[in-house]
Amino acid sequence: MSKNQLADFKTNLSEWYNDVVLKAELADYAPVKGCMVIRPYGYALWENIQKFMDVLIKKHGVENAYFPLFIPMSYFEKEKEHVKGFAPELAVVTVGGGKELVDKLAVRPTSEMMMYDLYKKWFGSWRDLPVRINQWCNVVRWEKRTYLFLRTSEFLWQEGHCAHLTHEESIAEVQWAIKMYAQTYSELMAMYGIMGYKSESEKFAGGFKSITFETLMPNGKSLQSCTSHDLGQNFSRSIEWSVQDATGSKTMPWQNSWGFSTRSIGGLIMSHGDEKGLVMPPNIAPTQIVIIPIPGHNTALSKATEIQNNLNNYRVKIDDKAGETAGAKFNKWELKGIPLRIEIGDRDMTSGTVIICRRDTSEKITVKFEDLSKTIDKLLKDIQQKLFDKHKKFTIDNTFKADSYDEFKKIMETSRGFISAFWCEESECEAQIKTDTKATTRCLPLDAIEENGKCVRCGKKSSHRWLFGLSY
RNA sequence: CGGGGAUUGGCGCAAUUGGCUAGCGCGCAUGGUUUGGGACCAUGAGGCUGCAAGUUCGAAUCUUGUAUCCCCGACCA
Repeated sequence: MSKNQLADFKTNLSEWYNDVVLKAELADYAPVKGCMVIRPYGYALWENIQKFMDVLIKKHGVENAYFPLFIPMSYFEKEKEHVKGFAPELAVVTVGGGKELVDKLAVRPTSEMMMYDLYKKWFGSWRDLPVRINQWCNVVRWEKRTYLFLRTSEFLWQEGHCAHLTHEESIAEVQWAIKMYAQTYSELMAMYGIMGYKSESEKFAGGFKSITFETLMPNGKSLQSCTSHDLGQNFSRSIEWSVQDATGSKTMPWQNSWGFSTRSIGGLIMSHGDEKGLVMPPNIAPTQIVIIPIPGHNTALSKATEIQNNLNNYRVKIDDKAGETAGAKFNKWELKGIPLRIEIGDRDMTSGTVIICRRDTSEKITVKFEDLSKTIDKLLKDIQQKLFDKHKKFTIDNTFKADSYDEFKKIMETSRGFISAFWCEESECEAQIKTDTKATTRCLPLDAIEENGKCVRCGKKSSHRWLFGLSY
């Protein structure tokens, strides 16, 4: 701990990941299996995601609400595919107030059944549609194997649940949601990813079609980073929710749901990190600038305070903690990934300059006092853009076309990454590919073009290239 | 949930043919000298060895159970 030693980023990503999450104080393990404590620095990331996304959600006309944590087990049983998908990972409350419960309560793994039951009660006319409700909450899924942020038994997310009179309107919203997520990833988190349809076997349990946003991690694994589901009329049919249309006859609403979780923070950490630790994109960084008055230089602190006051459009911290050398402070904040560091000492006081160091390139720049604000604005924007460009380039550089099964296998054995290959869309082929190579279908990209191709495994006629990869 | 490994001050580790007051480094506190890339000296605080039982004159060490973590699989945002 003294040197904040991290495992090697390049050769040992998963250990590096655990080290950096714990040492940068993003999160810690809880005494309960598979659960994590999100510490203030990690929670600040989530708050910034919430702030950014909540504006976009509300602008679309979605209102926030809150539904109960407990869902009667009987609710789940109404939608067969849904219960089949979630039953294995449900946490169930069987005792309440010291008494065995007659109706067991599931701790929500997602809120479709609970929310739609109320929709049915509240909305009976076509004039009530569309319904647009979102909630920020926690959910519990009893996962077999957990991983900080990426897969924990309890996690935080938002889940939007909308209903429309027509399938077209609902589909448009499913697309809106995934694009809104992509925007959050790129503009806030400087991450690039691929939007696309999930295969039948990978789609949301009980849904009609799912769209995912897949991001590529440095070890060539793909992270399902959020999803937007076209539920068709499956749920309204299951719970027998219909509204009266303009002619007085009954029609079942078309529904969709979409979710974005704290898993995204795990993706953020890996996508930009390096051997020194975290690298925070400025827009999401809880602290964008740290000012370090060189210890022992007496006038430095008051100048640091003055600089901080002049930079009140930014999230700025001064580190004047006693007893640490400048070098120790530098390393501490680099581990936490603060985008810009300002060093100020006696030398700068006489020259009228400060030194700015950027986290992403380690480049040091000398800047005059009067140019500081302008320069910082430019640098923060540049870092944000460069990080996004870098992640996009990495993703594209690690997306390979495979036109034969041998080629496919070879890629999986060596570089991994996304594999773009024709697939006949038969689940047998999908399963066999997984058995042979560990790769699963990640998605059919929204912008995939129709082609005359042959399935990479069975050779049957295939119209589109799907993306395959090793999933997180 | 199956296979493997682990758990000893905040962190990383040491201490078994069962034996003395459980050590060391880092961190932390206090004082001093330092201070532009992980400083140094001195003094000091901090442990019923994950938890629960058992064997024994005696358990960090042996036995059983249990919890949690890590790695590899099957399941997933």
